[in-house]
Order: sequence, then structure tokens, then C-alpha cells
Amino acid sequence: MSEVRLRFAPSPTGYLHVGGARTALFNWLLARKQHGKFILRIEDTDVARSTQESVDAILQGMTWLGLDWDEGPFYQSDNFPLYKEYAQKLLDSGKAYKCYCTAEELEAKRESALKEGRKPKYDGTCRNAPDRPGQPFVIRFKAPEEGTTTWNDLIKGPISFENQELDDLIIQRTDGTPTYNFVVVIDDATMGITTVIRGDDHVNNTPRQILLYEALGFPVPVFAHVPMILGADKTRLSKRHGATSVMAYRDMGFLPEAMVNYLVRLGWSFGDEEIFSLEDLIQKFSVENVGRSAGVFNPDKLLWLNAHYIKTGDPVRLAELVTPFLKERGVDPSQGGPELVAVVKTLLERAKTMLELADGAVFYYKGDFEYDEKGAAKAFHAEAPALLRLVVEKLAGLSSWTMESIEAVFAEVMAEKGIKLGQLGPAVRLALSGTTASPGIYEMILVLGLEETRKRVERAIAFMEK
RNA sequence: GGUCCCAUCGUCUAGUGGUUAGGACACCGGCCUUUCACGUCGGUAACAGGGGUUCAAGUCCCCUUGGGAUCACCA
Repeated sequence: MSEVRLRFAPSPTGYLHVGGARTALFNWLLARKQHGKFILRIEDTDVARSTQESVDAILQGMTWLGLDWDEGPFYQSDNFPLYKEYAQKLLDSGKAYKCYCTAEELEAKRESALKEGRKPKYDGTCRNAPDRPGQPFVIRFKAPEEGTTTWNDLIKGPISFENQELDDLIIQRTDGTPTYNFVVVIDDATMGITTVIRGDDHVNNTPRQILLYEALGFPVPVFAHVPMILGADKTRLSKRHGATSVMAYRDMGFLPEAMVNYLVRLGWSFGDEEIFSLEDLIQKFSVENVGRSAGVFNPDKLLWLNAHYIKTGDPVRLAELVTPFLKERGVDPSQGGPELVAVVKTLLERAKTMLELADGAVFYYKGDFEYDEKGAAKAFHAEAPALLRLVVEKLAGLSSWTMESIEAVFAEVMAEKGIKLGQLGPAVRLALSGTTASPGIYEMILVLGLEETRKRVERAIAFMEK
């Protein structure tokens, strides 16, 4: 058996949304796992709705997620002559015919059929009618009227349709352009696609496509239909439920590895494991373990995964990633202030998103903050100025600047004054950060450095004595 | 309406005839603790309903109910 070939075939009419991203991911994973090829194809036969911006957005989304492709992107709009050729072939072999019914006539028939409770399928008027040269026509595929079309779906299991339920679908429009079901078959066949993983909204298209493969003499690929993604109210995921664009999640401070991990676990599982890197997934993923039912997109779990990847992430990389968010907040770490990597390390366990990380980092670079009112009322008590001065004095005398030595300073002050940390810590925290929720006071001092610490303490004392 | 698909905690799921029905998120408590978090320990919480098959059914079959997809000269 030769190599497997899979593809992701989005239509460029919008951004890469989470459902599409998951489909792309599944295809990519299977291709990588089986050492096959992953092909990207842009389904832009609907010229009116397709845009280059959408193509760019989709490529950007895939790249962000780390999904690279081996071939493509191919554009269907480049292949129009090829589709015409195959349509002609079908015509020549009597497997397709020209239909002269107008769209209006068909619409009328559909309506009356529906009204009379019959199936709204094409009645075959032109199926055996003679050619009418010079008249506009569409090309219809002559589908078998009896028999059963069956395939063994990798996800859903055996599925079969009675051919009599299917009608003669249009494969080429009046204007000579091909329609979707026809184009997909030709492309997948000519590109040698062996496995088609796609959304399960295509299940109903599959039997017609199989019939087309057979009529064209192409081998039929294996199909795997992935259930769709729902919103919290169990309706199709849409903007009403929050962001659906993959890139919007980047902008909201999510890490691509969190997105990938979340998406793959939505519908797929591997025992009790929850955390998967792309590398793990290449080993462990299998379409057979994808569930058959639709799943609800759960932002809380995504957030939890994101927090996990921030917590365990490389601080150097996170520092790079957080920089643009800091700039949005008027902070440019390259212009001075504490070292960003050190800052990031103090915030890792406290941030669920890069946005939160950025928010938490601002105070390190902007010392002109207000003091939390309630916190100040409690922490900035009468003894505070003296205690703060003593702390700074002792810090200044330190020969080594480490967490341990800084902590030792506090221990000394507490021992000398006979106080507990609760009488000193909150004041320091507030003086340094302006808030009551911050990284540990020793780590803040460590990162801020002696001079900045002194500056902030003096500013706080001035505030208290005012 | 026709066709097709689906059905285990609120959510994502494990489970492939014999389990105290497991894990994760969320939620609620305890612990840790200088704040906020992290971590950690524990708790609440599910097999849609009804018939079969079987010694035994969440697991197999049928029906019901409930969801969903699709029925274009869109993809």
C-alpha cells in the first residue's frame, strides 16, 4: 500500500474557525502519524464569495497552530478546464446529460412537490430528452435509480443510502462552472487523496460523491466524518457563543499548544490523559478513537489548558509572546525596567492568558500607580513607614541579592521588632505593586532590584505621610 | 416532511457483557500560605425511557423520546 494522502479543503469565505481548525488538525495528525502527505486545497469555486483575505487568514491560522502542509495550497479556480473535461467525459459516456430546465421551473416543481408531500427531487425531465442545440443548459449526473450506496465511515461506522433517494445532481452550471460535489471528487481523485476527514455535515453528500467516483472510474477514498462543535446551548457554535476564529484566541492571549490540545480532546480521547503536545499526538492520535457525537465547546477547559501551558512554558518564549500585549498597555521592556524574563517567571502561575500575564506585568514597569484603597487603609498603618525604611536599609546592606537573602532580611526585621509578617508584608506589597494581589514580595524585590524597591518604598512613605 | 446521524456527571470523556460506572474542566469544602494564585486532599454530580437477548446489559437488538445534519445552477 502506498502512502496515505490527506487534505484540508476550506472555502475561503471567512476566517479559520475552531471547527475547521479541528478538522485540519485531525487530517494533519493522521498524515504525520502515518508518514503520509498533508495537502491544502482552497475551495474557491464560488468566485463571488471567495476572497484573498480569507485565504491569508486561513493560512495564518494554520501556521499559528503549527500545522504545516506538504503540498499546496492548490486553488480550485485554477482547475476549471479540468472539471469541464471530466464533465464532457461523463457526457460522452452517457453518464451525464444536458438539462434544459430553468431554475424557475425547478423551483416551481420543488414547491409543488413539497406542498403535495412528495420528495423535492429532480423529476428527470431531461434525462432522456434529445439535445437542443443553442439552448442554455446545465449538466446533470445520471445517478443510478436503484441499489444501495454504502461505505464504512472511520468514525461513524457503516452508513448506507438507497440510491432511489438520490437525484440527478447538477455537476456543471449554465455558465459552465462546476459545482461543489463534482469538483471535490475530481480534486480528491486527481490529487490521490486516500482518506477524507471532514465535517459530518458532508455525510449526506458522500453517497453522491461515491457514485461519481465510480462513474469516473476513480478509486473511492476512505471517509471519516467528524461531528460538529456546539455552543453551550447545544446549537451550532457561532459568534453568539463567543469567538469562533482561531486567531481571535491568539489575540485573547491563548497559546497555540493550548488550542491544539483543547481542540483534539474535543471529540477524541486517549484513556485518562488530558495533556498532549503535537509530538504526543502524532504518536497517539487515531481517527477510530474520535467520538461519534457532537461536542460542546467549553471555554473554561480551554482556559485551564492555557493556564497549564503558561505555567509550564519556557519563560523566554513567553516573554517574547507577551511583549506585543505589553506594548498595547504602554510598556516597552526594551526601554528599561526589570528584565522581562524574570518578570514573567513571577507571573506564570498567576496568569491564565497572555493578557493576564501582561496585565500582571505592567506594575513592574510603571511605578506611578495608585494604591488600592482598601489595602492602603489596612496595610499603611502608623508603624509602616519606619518598618519599610528598616527593610530598605537592611536590603541595601546585602552582599548577595537572592530570594534567600531577601527573605532573611524580613526574618531579621520581624525578629527585631517582634512582629509577624502580616504587619509588614502587606505594606511592602502595596508599596511595590499598588495592589493586594501580586507575586510574592521577595520575588518582586528580587526582580525590581534595590534602587527601584527603594524608590517605590519612598513613594509609599511620602503617600502615607501626606 | 424525506433521508442520514447521534444519545454516560452541567461540560469533555473512559468504558467494548460481570466495575463501589473511572478521569478531566467547572463547582463546593479542607490543607499549604505574606496577598492573589499554584499545588494538594476530599466532596456533590451521569448510563434519556421502554421492551427484548443473556445466568448477567452503560455495553448487543428493537421501539419511543429527544437532539442534530442535509434535502440549491453554496461549499
